[in-house]
Amino acid sequence: MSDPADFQLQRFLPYLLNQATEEVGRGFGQIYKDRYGMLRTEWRVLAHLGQFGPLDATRIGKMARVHKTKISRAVTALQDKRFVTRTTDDHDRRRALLCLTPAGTLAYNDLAAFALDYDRRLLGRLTTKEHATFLSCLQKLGGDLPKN
Amino acid sequence: MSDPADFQLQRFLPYLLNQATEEVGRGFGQIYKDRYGMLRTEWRVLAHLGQFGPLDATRIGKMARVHKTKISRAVTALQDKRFVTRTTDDHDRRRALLCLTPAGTLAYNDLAAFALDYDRRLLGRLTTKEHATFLSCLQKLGGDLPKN
DNA sequence: GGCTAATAGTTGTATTTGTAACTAACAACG
DNA sequence: CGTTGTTAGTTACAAATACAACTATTAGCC
Repeated sequence: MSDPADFQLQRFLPYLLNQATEEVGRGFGQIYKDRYGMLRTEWRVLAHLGQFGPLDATRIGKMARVHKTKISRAVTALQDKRFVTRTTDDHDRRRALLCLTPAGTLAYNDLAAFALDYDRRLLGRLTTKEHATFLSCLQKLGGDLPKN
Repeated sequence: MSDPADFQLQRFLPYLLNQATEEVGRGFGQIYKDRYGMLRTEWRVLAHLGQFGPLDATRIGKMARVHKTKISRAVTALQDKRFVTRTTDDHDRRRALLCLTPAGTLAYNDLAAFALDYDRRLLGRLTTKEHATFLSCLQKLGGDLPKN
């Protein structure tokens, strides 16, 4: 077993990752919150639909690694905002396909543009090489991506 | 303004950071939760006291970038667990110095050893060079560290 | 078909968090 | 001193989250 005296909080990956994530997440979170009163999961669902087209809730949950209850509530909120519609699948009436409304598409495009800018500002602090390494490290630490 | 069509969620830093952080954080979180029924902020406070010795709540909040109400609640929980004691500062009776009890020190050492192991397991997925770059990127993205 | 198991999604409830308002103590300045 | 402003820390209440239990539907299998 390791010697506890060797432990350094300042180099502890979960700690550092969390600090960076909170800092960076707060910044962009302000944008979707201010502009559309959205929570993080709502933005995520919107982003997935905007990027990949109509999907059902389960699929989004798997892709984004978010629990189905969170997705369910985010979808309800997005429906209330008239950003998505649900249409029950005829071949499996448990499922419902989620689609962006025109208003939802506008919101998505608006936020995607902000996201791109925000990302570029962040990336401005890193060299191209650092950027590449950083992404690959995040990939490795984020665990296996779902294939479906 | 950027073209929203250029936006790629899979490369969006806040998203990737969050995925990695949640994955990595869940893993270690299980440990302090299972062993001591602690929440993240409790572990953080314990870790700061274990690493840096007695501190007051405000100082910990600044170092860990955590809001004072969260610190306050974590300290209460740690007191209930008999892991920390509060002693009012004689020169400024608003302040209270937080100290680990012997039991708190044991818990800290125990968790610090686990943390070290966990960190090493994570780092095992990265080369030495990647590790160095990764830490420096996190530093840059995490914003300025508090100097005090 | 009829039984059992699995899956999609929702709802209920207990925890946890965020925000603002609060108390208490100190500081500074007339 | 006394008034005003600041800081340390707590508390109250609203919002968000996690987890388990639930409904509805489909799938598999005898």
